[in-house]
Amino acid sequence: MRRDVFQAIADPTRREIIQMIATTPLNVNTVTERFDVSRTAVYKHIKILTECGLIVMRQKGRERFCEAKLEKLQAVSDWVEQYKKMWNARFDLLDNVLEDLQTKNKKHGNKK
Amino acid sequence: MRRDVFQAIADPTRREIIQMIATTPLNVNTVTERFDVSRTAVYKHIKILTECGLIVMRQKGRERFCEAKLEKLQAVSDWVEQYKKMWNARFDLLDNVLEDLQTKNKKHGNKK
DNA sequence: ATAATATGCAACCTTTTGGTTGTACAAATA
DNA sequence: TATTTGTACAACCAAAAGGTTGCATATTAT
Repeated sequence: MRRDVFQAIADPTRREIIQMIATTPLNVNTVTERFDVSRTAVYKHIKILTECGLIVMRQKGRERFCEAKLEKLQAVSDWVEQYKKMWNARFDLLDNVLEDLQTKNKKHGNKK
Repeated sequence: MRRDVFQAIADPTRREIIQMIATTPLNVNTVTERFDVSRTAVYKHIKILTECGLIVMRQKGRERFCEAKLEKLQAVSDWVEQYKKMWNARFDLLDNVLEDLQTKNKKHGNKK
């Protein structure tokens, strides 16, 4: 199934899994231990993350390690950055207006 | 209902709504026109976006305008940025390794 | 006053999501 | 060899998500 990375990171459990394996790969059981749901439930989350490329599985004996492919978050980063620019631009604009008002106030005060 | 912004942006229709009103507020019907689902369906999406603060509604006569509060995406930005740093750091590391290899190769070539 | 417009919302339906238990099997260990 | 360990996956379930139609209501236009 082709999965959407936005949908994949919508679930808090899946974001927690990403956090766990962000620096170092872990096998399925180790990931599971952190949560109070069944291994199958966690496995399903891992599967969803795999389907959108955020995780790759690597077999090692009878264990399978989950490795994070953080660069797959690029789409999310790009999406949110375009809007960050917009809301920052608005804050800057507001700053300028406030500064202007302050300057005018000073002038008015001096005239008095 | 308290809503999660990650879950709110998971749906492509909702991301499209955000895009539509990012620069200028629009009333509910105008937003609806863009989609081929019912007004009620779009309204539900708007409601979800409102519940997590990404949209505020402003009454104007019989119309209601949806205004985007883009700064509510800060949580998403912060979350993704921490990982962006990590994957960029890894790419930088890879670059260094490759550069090193190239330098060594040159030296080897010179010796030949 | 009547008709048209813009919206909110209840009631209902289908699909998806997130969870469970139980079974199967390969790899490691006693 | 027998047992334990690590994992995959089928089958099932309740709740949530995303959609619909239909009706109520307030505002605007004729």
